[in-house]
Amino acid sequence: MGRNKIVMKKIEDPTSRKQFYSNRKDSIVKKSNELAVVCGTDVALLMFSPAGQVTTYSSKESVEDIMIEAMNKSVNPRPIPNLNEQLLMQSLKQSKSEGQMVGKIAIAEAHEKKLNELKETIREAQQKIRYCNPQVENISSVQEAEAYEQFIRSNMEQIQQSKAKLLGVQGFVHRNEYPAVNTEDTAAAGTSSGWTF
Amino acid sequence: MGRNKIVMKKIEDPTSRKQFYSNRKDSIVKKSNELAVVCGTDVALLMFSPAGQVTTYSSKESVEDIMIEAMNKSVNPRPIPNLNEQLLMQSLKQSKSEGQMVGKIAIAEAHEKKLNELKETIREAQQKIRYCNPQVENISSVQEAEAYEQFIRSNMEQIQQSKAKLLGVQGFVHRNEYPAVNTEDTAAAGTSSGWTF
DNA sequence: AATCCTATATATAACAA
DNA sequence: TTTGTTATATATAGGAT
Repeated sequence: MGRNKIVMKKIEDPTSRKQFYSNRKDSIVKKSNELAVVCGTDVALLMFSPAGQVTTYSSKESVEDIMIEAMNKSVNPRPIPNLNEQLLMQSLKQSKSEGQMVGKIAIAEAHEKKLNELKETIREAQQKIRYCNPQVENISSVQEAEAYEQFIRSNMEQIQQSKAKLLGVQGFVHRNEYPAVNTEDTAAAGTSSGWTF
Repeated sequence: MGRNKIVMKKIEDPTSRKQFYSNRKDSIVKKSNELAVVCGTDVALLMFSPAGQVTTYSSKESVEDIMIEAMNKSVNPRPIPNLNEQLLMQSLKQSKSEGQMVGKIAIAEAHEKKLNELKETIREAQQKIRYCNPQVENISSVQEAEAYEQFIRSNMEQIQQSKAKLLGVQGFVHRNEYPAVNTEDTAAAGTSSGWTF
């Protein structure tokens, strides 16, 4: 939408990229909320800004809770399905309508071409995923499992630490400052617009 | 978009609701992907259909990993911000432009009216949140920490299971079947559209 | 249920102030 | 930087098939 079509490629100019993110972020949150309200279902959304700031949306419970809910639903081989079949579908549909404008022969050609492009894209994506993220179902050696185990363990430690820290704080609710918490939230303060109704 | 405006209220007719979900789901996934690609950032999305089926999208890693990333970023008072300030902003903007079409006096009136409506909506939403989700700021962090801890623990179990399985299998690499694994993945097959490239 | 069509509603890219 | 405007691109609701 807008004067020009969007190109599915990373914007290199940092300013434009930031601008783009700002706009799209809001509208995705808006649409997610519409979906949740109108369908009466749960939706959770997590986005990082180009600067690394996190924005989240969740229909009612916390993002974590919705995720746990999802985890419980899929107690199967692959924890949570990931691949973008939806996008494929979408792209195929699009290629279809574009093709119709050109003629029957063009359709076939366009389809084949796009399909091949898609195949390649998917292939690359899958490789990338495998490389960056050793999924549980793909683990083939004990070493890998142990590496991942260790990773999770460190995560667990972090969580427990922050939990402990929080629990420690609970007894001193009246304090204005937390005892020894990293108060590096000044940077994050920009997210909330400070609404005071 | 479409012949009529959307009303921000749950659709009661199950068929329409399902239809609505289908359409919107795809486009939200599409937009999320656009954001991730064009900005080169991570996005994770989790949605439940009216029937309870989970749909997820994640830019590269798994949804879980993106969440972990987000958790690490916000090791602060409130783990992950939740409230929909974005939506407020959005709605306010909208009310503003609509008002301009009517004239200066109308603007003021429209603004005030919408603002009041919004205030009310927010008030209700906040109550709802408090009621459904009694996580007062201080306590909430601990609860979330625990929820997350649980989540990680289940991950850990999965890893350890697969590790154990691997240890058991390594001596019998030539077997085609694992000793006694639950092969209950037939149920999950419905989620993926079964693409076979 | 899926697909196509069409009128509208929305979203937004490029500018402008 | 933010906000407003405008021209276009997209997304869809409701029908038709």
